[in-house]
Amino acid sequence: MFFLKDLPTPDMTSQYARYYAPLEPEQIVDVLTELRRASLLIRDIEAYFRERDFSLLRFLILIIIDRQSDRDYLQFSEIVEKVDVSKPVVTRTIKCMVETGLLSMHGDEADKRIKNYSLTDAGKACIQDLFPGYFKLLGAAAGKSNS
Amino acid sequence: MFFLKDLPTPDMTSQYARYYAPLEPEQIVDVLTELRRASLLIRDIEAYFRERDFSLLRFLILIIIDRQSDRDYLQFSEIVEKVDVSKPVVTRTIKCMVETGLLSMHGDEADKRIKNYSLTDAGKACIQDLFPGYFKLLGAAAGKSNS
DNA sequence: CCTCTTTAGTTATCATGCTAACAAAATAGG
DNA sequence: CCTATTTTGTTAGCATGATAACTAAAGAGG
Repeated sequence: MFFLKDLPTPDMTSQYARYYAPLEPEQIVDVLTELRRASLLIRDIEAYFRERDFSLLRFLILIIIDRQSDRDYLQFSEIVEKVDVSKPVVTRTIKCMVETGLLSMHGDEADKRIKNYSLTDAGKACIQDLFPGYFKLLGAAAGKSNS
Repeated sequence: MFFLKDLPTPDMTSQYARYYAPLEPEQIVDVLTELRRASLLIRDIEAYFRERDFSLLRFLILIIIDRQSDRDYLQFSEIVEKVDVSKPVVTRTIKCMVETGLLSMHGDEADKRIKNYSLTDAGKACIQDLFPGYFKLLGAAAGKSNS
């Protein structure tokens, strides 16, 4: 998805290069090649999590809370900013993660709008379970880029 | 989306590198950096088409039919293979494109299962309209990668 | 021919992304 | 204080991706 199997061909660039003069055709081919590689890897990663009834976004949310060095929780808006996905998607995803026992919510006494989320033990275990396979996919991609 | 705003940090690699020994931490950082760059560009591209009530997939379908050098049509299954998206998504997308007059369908007398699709004049015009902005986004990304 | 398998494409259902519009709490400023 | 604005997070609705299961036509083998 996202990019054509055989897109970066010379005819494409020569045919369409006139549309935006400042660009070298080779640069466009490079960008398209990178997009293609990345979209395949993203698809593999998403398939990896989907096969385990999980999702990349849920995994990333676990990771960023775990990585926070000074606290064991993050505020909703901090999560949104770090994962860089729209707020409604984060609302929905976090709701599911609380329901399945991966996150716990605790409010703020001073500001009743704020919601903070921490990892549960199950959430920490989930990272441990999923990390090796995830890392392996990244590593396989790194290997290919060197060839 | 897809990758964290600040993911490729040293602590992440040192903390998790043990999960998959053969990998150099720098390689993982490179892959994550590439994923991040690509996912931002994909998001920009999708936003570009969405703002114009279109989609990347519809655009790619137009392009691959247009690029076919020996014929002015493609069979459904050829489109599926080239765009590398699941068949049901292509069915739905092409249906919409026929309804909005961008593609025309013509069957095959010998094999009644087969459906071939060609660009209409509106479909060709659509490519002309959308290509410059698309190319510009690719070019902006190419520029950034060099810096 | 007549069944069985394969191929081509569709339908149904769900997950995850988005924007727009909203509700509730906090803050600002007269 | 009391209204107006800002901030925090949610709800509603839609677009686009996936898989599983299906229909219909073609081909294969007795």
